[in-house]
Amino acid sequence: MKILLIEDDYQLSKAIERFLKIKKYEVEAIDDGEAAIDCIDSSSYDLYIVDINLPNISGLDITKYIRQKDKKSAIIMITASMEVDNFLKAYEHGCDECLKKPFHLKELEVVINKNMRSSNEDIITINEFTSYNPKFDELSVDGAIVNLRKKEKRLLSVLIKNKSHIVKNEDIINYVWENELREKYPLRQLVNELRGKFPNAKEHVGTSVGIGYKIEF
Amino acid sequence: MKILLIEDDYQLSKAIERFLKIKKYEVEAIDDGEAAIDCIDSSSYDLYIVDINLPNISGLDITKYIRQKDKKSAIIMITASMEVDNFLKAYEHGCDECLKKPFHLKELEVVINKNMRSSNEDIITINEFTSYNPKFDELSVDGAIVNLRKKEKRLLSVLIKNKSHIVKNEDIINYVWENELREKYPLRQLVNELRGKFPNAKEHVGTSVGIGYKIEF
DNA sequence: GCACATTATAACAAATTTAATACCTTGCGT
DNA sequence: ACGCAAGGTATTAAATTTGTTATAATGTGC
Repeated sequence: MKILLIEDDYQLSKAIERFLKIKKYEVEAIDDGEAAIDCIDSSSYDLYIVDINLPNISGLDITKYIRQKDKKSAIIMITASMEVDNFLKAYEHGCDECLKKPFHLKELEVVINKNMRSSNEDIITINEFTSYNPKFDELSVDGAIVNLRKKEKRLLSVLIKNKSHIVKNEDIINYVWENELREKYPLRQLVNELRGKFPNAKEHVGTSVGIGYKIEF
Repeated sequence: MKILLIEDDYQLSKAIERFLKIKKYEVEAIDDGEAAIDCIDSSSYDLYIVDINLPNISGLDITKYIRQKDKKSAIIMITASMEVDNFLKAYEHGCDECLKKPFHLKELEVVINKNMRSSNEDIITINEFTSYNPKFDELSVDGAIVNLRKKEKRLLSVLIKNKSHIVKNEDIINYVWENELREKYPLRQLVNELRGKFPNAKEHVGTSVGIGYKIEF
């Protein structure tokens, strides 16, 4: 569980870092906006803690930048009590939680636990033999990774993202064939291929005639 | 959108109530724990705002009580800045968000909006067994999604869009058969099919002889 | 350019949805 | 009570959509 901490107050940053490391989190602490952008670009984190007041770039802009790159991970912003407008803007910029100064480190811990959503969605179990790793779009049967082709991966991915709900043919096509324009799209054949890739797939991948497909497990 | 506000500080309670009513929420304000329990028992709310410090019963106990009865709706607790332990306990007792005093009413609004989203998946309850998800046009009976055919979906969709109002045969036909031109349209048969798809449908889907159909729930 | 993997196209069988038909039921006016 | 009009229901047929397989085309790395 990797956390990126962006905080320029040395005292506070050290305190948070030390506390989180005791709690067994992997923490990277950065005190400057520019450097933060580098980290965000070159690595991926499960959670971000961002102080709204930073020397170079505003914490709000960083939050926006993170959210644009990473829709999934949670962002916790640290704000000063008085700045009501910042509190409002923080949510608009895509943060998940605002922690007003002063706060107790235990409060931070509670808020982190509350927002660690990725921890429960690591590997998805489809059935007795089959599992799926959404992080890498990898399908495993009996522990071995199945060789999924590009379009098969995209198809499986969009179905799992909408697990238990029908995905309209049109939406699947847009997702799988992104911006390839053609007369007809061999979606039927692709579904057929995917169904051949893991045991009992036909029971999991259902058809809605005239509408689309869905996956269930 | 119905909110139960449990706050004994008259000034604060009135301020919140007035503010939320301006924002078009339906608010019920209670200043006492015992009375709150009555409300919780006899009515249902989409969101609860609970002050942790209350005269008779602790706000924590009320939160626990609410959560036991209603797993879905969000609970926002109002805590004093100093009480770190209460902050931690609040989450343990099942609250979704803690708002530390003092807070601006706009902050409250942001927090309400944030937590309405998660609890309110805008699923429509048709009857004891049946619900409808307008986002996906999906009908569920006893928790399982019913396989509605394309035209059945269209029919149900247009009826629900005009819930409690008669939709003229012509309008239904235009909606269901979009741009298919034919001599006669088997609307009667289609209505009949739909009525067979969920329990007590015949009581919900009514006929207006010579005019059209309507759904009620 | 050659093997190989991947994707598209085509054709037909199978399944499902939808329409047509016929007949039954209900409500209403006379 | 009768007849008529409109809606309800079951059955069957037609039309549409999908599943499946084979083959052609395309792309990719060597």
